[in-house]
Amino acid sequence: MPVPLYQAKAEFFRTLGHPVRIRVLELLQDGPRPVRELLAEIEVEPSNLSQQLAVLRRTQLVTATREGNTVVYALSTPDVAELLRAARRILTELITDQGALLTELRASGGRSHR
Amino acid sequence: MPVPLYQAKAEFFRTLGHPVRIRVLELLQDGPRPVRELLAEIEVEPSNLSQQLAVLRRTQLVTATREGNTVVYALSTPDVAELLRAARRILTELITDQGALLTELRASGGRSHR
DNA sequence: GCCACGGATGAAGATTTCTTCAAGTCGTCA
DNA sequence: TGACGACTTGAAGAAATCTTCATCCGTGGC
Repeated sequence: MPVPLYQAKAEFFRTLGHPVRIRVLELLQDGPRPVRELLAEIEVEPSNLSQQLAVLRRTQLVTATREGNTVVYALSTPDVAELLRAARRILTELITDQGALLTELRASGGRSHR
Repeated sequence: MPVPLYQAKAEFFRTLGHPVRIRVLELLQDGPRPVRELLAEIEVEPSNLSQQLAVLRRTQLVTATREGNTVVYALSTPDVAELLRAARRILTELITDQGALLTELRASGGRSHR
């Protein structure tokens, strides 16, 4: 292992670690979109969205191309969509597990714990 | 969409966004391990490792069980390993793309850009 | 009981990341 | 050319995360 590989991975995940950026990536799963549309669907000020788009651009997760008046964003590779799907799977599993645990605890009479 | 789903996803990725935590998860891919071993492989102070382990525990990515003298950690679900693999694929692709772009730029005579 | 060892926890200062605001660029239309 | 719309950028204060240090808990040996 060369060395700062864990660093790179951590940075990668951190760029995914923001609600607005996640939303953008999910919207882009269905195809390229102009900023204007992203802005319409995500409740955030234009400059803030722009900042987050800049982060995604820096890490090469998306590409931006100017088309006349507007700027269109797209996923740079379909793998990104796949990663999001994998994450969604884990997340739902973790959440349902939690839920199951919760109901189990309740079923067992709600004895206190911790 | 209920609402704070993007929030949850973002938090999930953020917990992956730390070199030590990534290393821990990767080490646990090969099976459960006592803290002592993790400590031997990751260069970090005990209390710091403990902090990061606490983060992973809170998000249910790992489980800890005491075995006599030591504490053993394990992935809470094999899906975590799968996610890491997916991430690794994307990451290597992004990096090789970058590399390809770079060599292409060099081959084209190193004309300045931007 | 007492002490040492393996870890966990709490708190505080240092860093990093977010949000927001003001100003700037680039294309279009008149 | 000038003005406007669509974004982007830079900077600064606010907020979250990291690292580290001191302290604490549980287990086993003496």
